[in-house]
Amino acid sequence: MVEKTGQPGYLQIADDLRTQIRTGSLAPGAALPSTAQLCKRYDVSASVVKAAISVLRTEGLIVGQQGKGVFVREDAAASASEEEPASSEVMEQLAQMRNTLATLGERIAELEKTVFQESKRSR
Amino acid sequence: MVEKTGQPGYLQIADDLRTQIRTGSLAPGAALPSTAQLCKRYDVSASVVKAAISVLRTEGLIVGQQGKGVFVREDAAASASEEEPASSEVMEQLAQMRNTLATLGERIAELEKTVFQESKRSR
DNA sequence: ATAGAATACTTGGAATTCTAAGTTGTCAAG
DNA sequence: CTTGACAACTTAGAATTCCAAGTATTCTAT
Repeated sequence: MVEKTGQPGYLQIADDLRTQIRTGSLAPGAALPSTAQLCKRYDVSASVVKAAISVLRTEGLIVGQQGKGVFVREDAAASASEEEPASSEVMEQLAQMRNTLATLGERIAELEKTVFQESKRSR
Repeated sequence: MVEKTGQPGYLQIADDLRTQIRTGSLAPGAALPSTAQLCKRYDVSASVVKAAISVLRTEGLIVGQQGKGVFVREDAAASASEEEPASSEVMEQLAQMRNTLATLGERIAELEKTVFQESKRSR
């Protein structure tokens, strides 16, 4: 049931379910209880349950499938705190670093060619 | 208005408002149009607008104040894409770059060995 | 046994209504 | 001018209802 803590019911349910997902009680790929079951369990209307589900969906923890159910996303554990696309600035700097590394590789290749040829000659 | 793109109305509105927040059309601290105004603008019921607002609230972009309005959070621009732990893609690229650096280091070591041995001999 | 129809269940979206609580503006009285 | 009452507006939460679309199970006919 939803307690009178000043916290709205839908957020309490969302928090509850999020905790279960994070602790593994609701494993990745597992189905959440149906809306009807959650309504009974928490003694609230469907609109409250749906609002809670919507929060978790927006957080990326769950995904629903019409007619089938709502499931914990496979990457939900990571998604709880990770899994944001890297910002474009980070990606840009990574690209630059990869370019620098490639250039270094080429310069070293040139050195190798030169040095190891000289090694042969000097023998 | 909400278009018939297969995308639910509430998500279209949320996307629309999020874009405005990101592009600065809705500056941090600025008030969003009221629910009534958004209903008129998008020609939808209040429940659709509220659902859109709820999504943006869950994303941390906005905050509502009873009786007053819904406002863009001051840190909304940052919240949109920054301050998140690095994504798995970033971590993967970093790992690859570490490997590349190790390889380059080994090749340089071989070069140094060769070059400095020849230096000794040539004296 | 198999296929199709019917039924039950499910999510998702949307509309309508109501209540609670707060803010803002207007107007009348002092 | 100030203050208080009231109306209008606002967000937030919640309930109820309806519809669309899909899945799973059961039942019936072949």
